[in-house]
Amino acid sequence: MNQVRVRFAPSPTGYFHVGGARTALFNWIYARQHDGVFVLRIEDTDKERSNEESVGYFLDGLRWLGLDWDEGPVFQAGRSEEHRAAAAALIESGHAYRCFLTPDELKAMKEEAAANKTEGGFRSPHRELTQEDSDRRAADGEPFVVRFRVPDGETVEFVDLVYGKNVKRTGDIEDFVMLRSDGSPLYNLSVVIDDADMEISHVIRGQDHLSNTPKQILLYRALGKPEPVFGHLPLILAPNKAKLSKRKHGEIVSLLYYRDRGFVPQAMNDFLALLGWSPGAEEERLSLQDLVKRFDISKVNKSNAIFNYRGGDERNWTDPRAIAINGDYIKSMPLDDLLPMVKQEMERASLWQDNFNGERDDWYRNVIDLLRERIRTLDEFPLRGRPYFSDDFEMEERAVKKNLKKEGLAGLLPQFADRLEKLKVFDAETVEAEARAFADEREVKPGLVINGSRTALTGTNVGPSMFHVFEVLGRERSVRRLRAAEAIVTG
RNA sequence: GCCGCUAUCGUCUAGGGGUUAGGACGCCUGGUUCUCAGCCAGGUAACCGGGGUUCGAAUCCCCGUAGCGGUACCA
Repeated sequence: MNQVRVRFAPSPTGYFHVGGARTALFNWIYARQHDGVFVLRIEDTDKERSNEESVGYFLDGLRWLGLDWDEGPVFQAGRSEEHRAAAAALIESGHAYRCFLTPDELKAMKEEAAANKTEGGFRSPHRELTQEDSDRRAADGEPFVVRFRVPDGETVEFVDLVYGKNVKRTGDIEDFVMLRSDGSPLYNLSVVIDDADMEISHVIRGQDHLSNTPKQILLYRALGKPEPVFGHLPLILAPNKAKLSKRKHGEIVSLLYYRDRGFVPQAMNDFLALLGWSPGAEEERLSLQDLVKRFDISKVNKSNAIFNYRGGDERNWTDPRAIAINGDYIKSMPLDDLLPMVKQEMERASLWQDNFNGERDDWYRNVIDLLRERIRTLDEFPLRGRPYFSDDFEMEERAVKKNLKKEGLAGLLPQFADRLEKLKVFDAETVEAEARAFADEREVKPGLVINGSRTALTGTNVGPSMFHVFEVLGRERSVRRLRAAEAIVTG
């Protein structure tokens, strides 16, 4: 049994697209499922558009997701000599030919073909040039491209891992260009040469390449190289079924944006895997290890998936399902796994203090554990957690209006503070008993005191159970904030 | 134009010749509690259209339509 070798081969012309991330993920899973090798190849043949910064995005993104590669990165541009040599060999063996058609001539021919509703793939008249003529014109310096000589009357068959059996008549395949007139190789040639040289056994890539596959198979045959197995993945589209692009759809198509917006890497992997594939009616929260166990490429859906985001919705700034999955992870993952991710966010917000890892460790873990219940992205920790970590936090207007500017609240909060100061122990249970007793005595609803306290202590009207907030904040700060709030109540 | 791929709730999907067509997300309602953006319960909503085969079609076949891809000296 030959070794499974798969590759992820992005072209570094911009950001790391979420669709690309999914392709990488499925390749990685396939490699790990088969004890294979995952190769990273950078397809930077288009020098105009490729740039180094972009390469960094891909490396960062793969590392973030935990998709480690076994070989590479191999840069394709460094291999153009091999590609040219292969083209020359194909001319030599008669599998390719020089085409001297000028762009204008070519255009005219194609227009004519379209006008006559001509069936079948394009054939250049120069396909029939004698070797001598061809050599002479080339020697004379006449510009030419190198086209593949597609055999007539044959059929190309392959069984796609996702789409199943495909049959294509060679008559419908055009004599595609392999080398530009400046001698540089084109995609269909370079992928095949590189995949063949790297002994890629399974080519798993986007469905947009499905129609290229018969051409590439023809190339493998002409080269006398073994054909790999192909698997094409459905595309991820925008809600209007258009291609997802950063220009049109913004940051949400960029993988790294999710890292920056507080995604847990595994939530991202999970979401991506579930876009076009399903483990059946079973558990849908899957670790990378689970995915390796359960994923089945033949069960991938054949139709394109829509990335369901709507602009202008702050709560659902990307596909709501992705956010929901992320929230699930934050709520349920082991606290020790979560903590390092939260630390980064805290540092970013300048809220991190070293004693959170030292004498205040227990306290800090407690707060994070308390907060995580209703948090969906990591960046919410410093945001919602601010009143716990700093005295400098915002009093939300809505909350003030709802909970502090209340009839009958005047004077209550400071008095409640006095009572809290006298408590022997200061934990959730004791504070709750005290609060209820206090409300009872003053003949007000407990909610008045409790909700007033919530806003006094945290500036908001939402959050964890209030008595746990008291406990976590501690007596001193609680009391101080209760008293400080009186100015707002009566103001 | 030509060649090809695809089609189940708003979205991701399960299923598949006879089912109340299932789940998740979203949304709505109710409950819980001191709040909700949490938790619990319920609701909402789908087999692209037309023919054919069949006792019976969402499922199989054909045609159509739509979307996507290829038809580039892009990848």
